Amino acid sequence: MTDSSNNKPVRTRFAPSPTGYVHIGNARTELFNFLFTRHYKGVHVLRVEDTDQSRLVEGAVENMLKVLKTLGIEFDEGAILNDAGHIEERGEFGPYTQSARLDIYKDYIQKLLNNKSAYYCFCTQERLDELRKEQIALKQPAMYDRHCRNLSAEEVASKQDEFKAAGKSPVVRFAIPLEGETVVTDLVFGEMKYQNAVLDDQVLIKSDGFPTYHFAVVVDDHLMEISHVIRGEEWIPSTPKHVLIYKAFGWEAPQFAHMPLILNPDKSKLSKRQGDVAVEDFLKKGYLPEALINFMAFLGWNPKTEQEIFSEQELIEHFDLEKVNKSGAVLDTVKLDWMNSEYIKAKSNAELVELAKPYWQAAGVDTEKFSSAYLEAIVELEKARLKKLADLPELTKYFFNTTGLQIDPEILVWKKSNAKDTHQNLLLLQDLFRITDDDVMNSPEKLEVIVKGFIAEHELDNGSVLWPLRYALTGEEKSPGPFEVTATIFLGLGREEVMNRLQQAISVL
RNA sequence: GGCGCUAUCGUCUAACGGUUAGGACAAGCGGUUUUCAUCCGCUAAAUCGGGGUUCGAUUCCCCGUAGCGCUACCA
Repeated sequence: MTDSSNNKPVRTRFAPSPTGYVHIGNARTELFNFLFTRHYKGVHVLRVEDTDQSRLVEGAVENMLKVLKTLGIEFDEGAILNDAGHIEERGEFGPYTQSARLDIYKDYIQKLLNNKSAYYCFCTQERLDELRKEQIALKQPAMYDRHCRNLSAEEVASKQDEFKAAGKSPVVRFAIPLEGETVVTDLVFGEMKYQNAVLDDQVLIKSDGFPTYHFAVVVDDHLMEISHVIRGEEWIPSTPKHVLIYKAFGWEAPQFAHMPLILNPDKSKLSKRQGDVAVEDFLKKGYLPEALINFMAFLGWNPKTEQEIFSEQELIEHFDLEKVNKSGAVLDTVKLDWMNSEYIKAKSNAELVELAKPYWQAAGVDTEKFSSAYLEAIVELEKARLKKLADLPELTKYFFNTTGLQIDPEILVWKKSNAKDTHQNLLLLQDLFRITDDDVMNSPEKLEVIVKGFIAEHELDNGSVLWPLRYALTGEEKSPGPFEVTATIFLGLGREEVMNRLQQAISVL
């Protein structure tokens, strides 16, 4: 299928450099990329940009792809994950890893060299550093002074020999047109004009023989027939250079769409130090993939309706580059919490138990010891106040610990009651629970009828009975209701445990 | 320093050039409730400043201001 703005079939790519984790900003850009592609039933390609050999991280690509996969983002072509969880190349435009495409770049740089769009540069790092220092001191724009741009053929040849003898290689720079302007048309930012005179003669091939991003991205996007380049806003300033490279080759450039930045609360570009930035971190804390996707989609994009909860399918249906806005968006984890809690509430108890198990186990709970009916009942009670899965063990610890409940007599006594009455009420409760039928003990509703009847019969206050009951069973000032808690503990730990907890409370008074 | 981008409640964001500037999160208040939470109701909260264009600018143009991004043989 084609996008209305262009007649080529939609082919997009995600082009990570394997340097570590999945930054949430990249994930959001990639999400938009993915939604756009699926919306237009295009092909989504994964290309590995490992041209910076000094920053490679082992296993980074696998890790990134796994994280994206758990978010529901998958690829059709390129270096993709196979069923065994390993990288495997698929597609006819390979290789899809840039370090395996060195010969290709060599061929293409020669074309640029031949038509004088590129030139060898023999300047040393020292000269470049010095130059920059001077320019900054003189408050001049810091850019290459094109020292090697007009070297004669003889000069180039002799320098070449010199370098070869020393076992070095010169870099190749792009010869930016000295005059005129370059217009970049962006699907979200519109038209941007640049005077060619302010553009730097970018290095295309580094001295280690690897291409720079700027060169590889143009060659590969062209060769892989990418129709839309969807990337982060930080690439805007280098886009005119890319456009000029396409022009130097005589190629038609793809459509560009830059996505607004994701910001820290202080509006700077999202970074570590100010909180989590890796998708893995959010996943680890128990944010649901569906919630994460939904939340990220709304950072910089809006369907222009009042609906806020969107499934991935709905996002695909509604997503449109035209609805992406230009200004950066602050990542508000408070709203993420809210959205996550909405998704948690929508889960069935059985699903939630499965999701919760790893968190309970990490907290030392042997989940195999408890019935699934019990675990589901627990989850049902905590659903309403759960923001993220990682909070669950702390919230539910009294359902698993049969010892170690700390009962503070000060707290045990309801504020409008006294120790003596509380002691009395707990004893009465014990008597009541000793003889209450199992099916009543198992049901919060039936239990409520019985206990309330008992309160009325003894002419007591609700609070003077219910507060100590709940506190005695949980050891917590804040928790779900007393009938629910009692019935649940009865279900999982038995009448004996209920009686013990009441006894323990009685004993501190 | 140069180049570029952006600008609506605290935050995410709506609003064919004409609306009492809407929604959501957060906040506050109230109801339900023994507690917390859920749920329900209500309240407060914004068009960066200045010029144009126009009968009429949040919206279009210009200037300013602020913020951010880029300015590597990193991506």
